[in-house]
Amino acid sequence: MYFKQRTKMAGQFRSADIGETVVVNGWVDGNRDLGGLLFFDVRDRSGKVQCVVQPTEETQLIYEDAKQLRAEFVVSAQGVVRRRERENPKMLTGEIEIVITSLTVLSESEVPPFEIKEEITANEDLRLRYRYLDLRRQGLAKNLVTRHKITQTIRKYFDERGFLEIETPMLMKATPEGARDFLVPSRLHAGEFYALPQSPQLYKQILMIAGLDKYFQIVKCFRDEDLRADRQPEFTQLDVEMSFPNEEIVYEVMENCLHAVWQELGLTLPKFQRITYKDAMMFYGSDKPDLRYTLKIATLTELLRGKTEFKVFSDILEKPRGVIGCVVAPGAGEWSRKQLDTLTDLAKIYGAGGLVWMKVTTDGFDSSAKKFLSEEVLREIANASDAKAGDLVLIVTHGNWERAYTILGALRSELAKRLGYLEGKTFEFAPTWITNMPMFEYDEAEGQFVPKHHPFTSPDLEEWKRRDEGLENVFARAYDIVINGYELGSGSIRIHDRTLQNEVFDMLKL
RNA sequence: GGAGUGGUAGUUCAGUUGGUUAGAACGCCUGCCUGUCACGUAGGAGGUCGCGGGUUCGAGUCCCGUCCGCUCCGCCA
Repeated sequence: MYFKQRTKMAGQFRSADIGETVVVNGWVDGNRDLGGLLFFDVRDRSGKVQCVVQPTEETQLIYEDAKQLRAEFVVSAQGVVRRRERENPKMLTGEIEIVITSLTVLSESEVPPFEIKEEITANEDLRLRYRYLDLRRQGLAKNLVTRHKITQTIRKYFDERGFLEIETPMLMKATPEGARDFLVPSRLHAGEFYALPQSPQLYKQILMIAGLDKYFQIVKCFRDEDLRADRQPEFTQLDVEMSFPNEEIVYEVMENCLHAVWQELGLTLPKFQRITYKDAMMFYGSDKPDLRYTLKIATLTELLRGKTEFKVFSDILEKPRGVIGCVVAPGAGEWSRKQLDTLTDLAKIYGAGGLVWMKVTTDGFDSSAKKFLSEEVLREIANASDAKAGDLVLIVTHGNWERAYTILGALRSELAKRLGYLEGKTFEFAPTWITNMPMFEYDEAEGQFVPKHHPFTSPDLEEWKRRDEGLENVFARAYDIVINGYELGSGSIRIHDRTLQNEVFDMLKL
C-alpha cells in the first residue's frame, strides 16, 4: 500500500511546526466525534499527536473516512499543523494539532482484547499473550528504553576501564552447578544433550587463565528451576571477571558501575553499606535484607540457657546449631488473637513449629507461654530485645540457626508491611554489600558439610586459620549486592589456577 | 514435590442462607452533538458462571474429581 514517509514521530510535534504540511504514521489512540467536528489521536512509541477533521465541502470525504476509524487502526495522515484553540498542557504535543487533508488506513484492527491505555486493569497473562499490544503502552515501552540506556552505560563504563566484551558459547557440556540445566538434544550425537549455561562461569575462568585479564558480558543465563514473581528461568546478567584483583577493587568497580547507571537514569544511588553474611542473617534474617527500615532481630539463645524448663526452648538449647530469637513489633501490643494467628501461619510456612508471642504492658507481661516462663525470664527477653510497653515480641526457635533466622526474617518483613514502614519508600535505595559468604553449610539430610559456593571462589583461609573455627566458618571471598531486599548481583575473588584450586581442596579434605 | 488462593460478559469485578429473567463499570454497536482530549448524550447487543460428575423440587452458590492462572515453601547465587 502506498503511504508517505512521516515528517517526524507523533510525539515530536511542537509549536515550531505550525504552518508546516506534515505526515504522521501510527496507531489510532482515540476517536472523538463531536458531530460536526472530529478528533483522533495518532500514537507511536514517541507519544501521540491530535488530528482534527472539520467537515467542509472539500473535506467531507475525509470526515466520512475518519468516522470509520477505530482504536488501533494503523493510519497515515497528512495535514497542516496549527495552534490549538484550546491547548492541552497534559500532552507534550498539546499546543498544536494537525488539520487533516489526507487520510489512509494502512491496516484495520479488530477490537483489542484489552484497552491500550496507561492505567491497565487486564491480567498479566492476558497482556503477555498479546505482548505486542501491551508494549504499545508508553509506560511499558519506556522500560525497554531504560534497559537500553542501562546496557549502553554499562558497555561504555567497562570499555573505558579496559575490560573486553567477549561472547561465550550457549551450547555447552552439562556442569553440576547448583541449578538444573536446560537441555538441548543433539542431532549429531543422537541420545546426547547440550546444556544451556546457568552462567558463563567456566568460560570466564578460561578467559582469565588465558590471560585476557579483564572481561565483561551482558549475557543470557538459563536455570531450569521453579519460578517466582521475581525469578525467571531465563534472565540476563552482567558478568564481570578480573585477574589479580583484591576485595576493594571488586567493590570499587561494581559500585562505580552502578553509580554510572543510576546517574544515566537521573537517579542518585546512596553510598554502599557493608554487612557480613552472618550479621545479615542474625539481625535481618536474610542474605538480601531490606534496610529501608531499622527493625532488628535479637538473639536470645545464650540468655535463656539454663534459665527455663519450657520444653519448646530447652529442646533447642540442647542442639548445637539451635537458635532462639525474636523480633519486636513496636506498638503492636493491641493486635488481636486473629492477627497473631496469621503471623503464626506465616512462621509455619517457613518451617517453624509454632510462634511464642509476648506482649509488654505497663504493669507486666502477657504471653502465649505465660504458664511456662517466669516473670523474670519475660523481663530479660524484653530487655534483650529492647521491647517497651505496648510492644509485641515474636519469639521463634529452630534447631538450625539459618532456618531460625530465616523465619524471623520473614516475620520482620511482614511486620514492616503491617506497621506501614514501607509506605512511600519505593525509591529509597539502600545499596548494601553482603560480605563473607559461607563457603560451606551443614546439610542435615546428608549429615555433613556441603559447598554453598561454587568451588572457584577463593576461600579466606587466613581468616579461617586465625579464628580456628570449623568448616562452617570458612568464608568465601564473595559478596552479594543487595538493594531494598532484592539481590542485584554478586562478586567474588576467584581461583583461576587449577593447581591452587586442588591445593585448596586438599586442605579442606574434599 | 507441597501449601494457599482464584476461575462469572471482550476486560476488571459483584453476586447475601441454594430460590423468579445472573448484575455493575469500562469496552463494543447504532443514533444525536463544532473544541474534544477519560468527550458528552440516548439506546442496544453481548453469558457453556473453567470442565466433568453428584446432592436437591431447584446449583454461579453445597460435595467429589479434574484442568488452568497467580502467590508462596521446597528448589534456585
